[in-house]
Amino acid sequence: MKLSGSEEELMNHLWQLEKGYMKDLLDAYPDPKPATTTVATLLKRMADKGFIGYVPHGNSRQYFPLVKKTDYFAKQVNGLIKNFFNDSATQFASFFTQETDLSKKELEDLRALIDHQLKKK
Amino acid sequence: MKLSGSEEELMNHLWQLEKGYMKDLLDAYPDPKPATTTVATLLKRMADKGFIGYVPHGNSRQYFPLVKKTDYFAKQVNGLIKNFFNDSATQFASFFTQETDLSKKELEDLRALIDHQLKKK
DNA sequence: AAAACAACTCTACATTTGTAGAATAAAAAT
DNA sequence: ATTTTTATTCTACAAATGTAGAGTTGTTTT
Repeated sequence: MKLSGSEEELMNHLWQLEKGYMKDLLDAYPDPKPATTTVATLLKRMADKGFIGYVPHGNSRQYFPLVKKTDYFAKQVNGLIKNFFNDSATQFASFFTQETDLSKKELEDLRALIDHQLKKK
Repeated sequence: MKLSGSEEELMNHLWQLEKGYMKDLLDAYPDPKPATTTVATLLKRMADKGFIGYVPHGNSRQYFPLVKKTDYFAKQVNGLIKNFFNDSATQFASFFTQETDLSKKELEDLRALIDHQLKKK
């Protein structure tokens, strides 16, 4: 099961807030905000899909994510990698460093990170 | 305009082949292959969306991509980065190296790549 | 030439997505 | 207590997606 585009957008707000009521989520949208019913529909669909949960609280609910952003994200990236790079993360990384134009500093930071990772191996 | 999932799959085959007739594309699918009409529909939609072109050839057409895989892909990644990392490519890269578990060799290759990039700066 | 095949267009139809009004119910404001 | 606001559910509906049959026409095979 996966989130649709607009569901993903809402999910992002929820990850940001960590938890929140309808209103908080609605507030998180930039103008022009969607109708409350639209958000409500999305929340329902997302709950059905198992991406969010909630605690009843008074007459309403406090929603929270059931999947970690990192996990969700990792899946996305893996999908991309599978789709475009024959499942090779290296090919992907290579492409990434070449096509995204990172600044000198960014590249250095990235290298430091890699070195750090390498030390663990 | 963007490609849907199944269109993307077909597009991948076309990128792989560089160009091809219906049949070639159909052949590129793993079993169970879709119906020819399904592929035909997708090709039409993709042509309408401006992602592929074709040269009439006898009673059929030789299709070819109108967008480069790298360009298309870059857009995907940028979308992801925008969505999940506040538009920061570095944050993304950092996440990537930590979460995807690359082997020692892959990491080394990647570092070499980065060094190479750095030399150009 | 007749039959079989291939590629394409048209039509179709169920599902998913984006978006929101109408109705309901409970809570807050007056 | 009556009105207003808010959250939720139900219903709705157009557009996009996944998938493919039927029909047409040109091509290849027999």
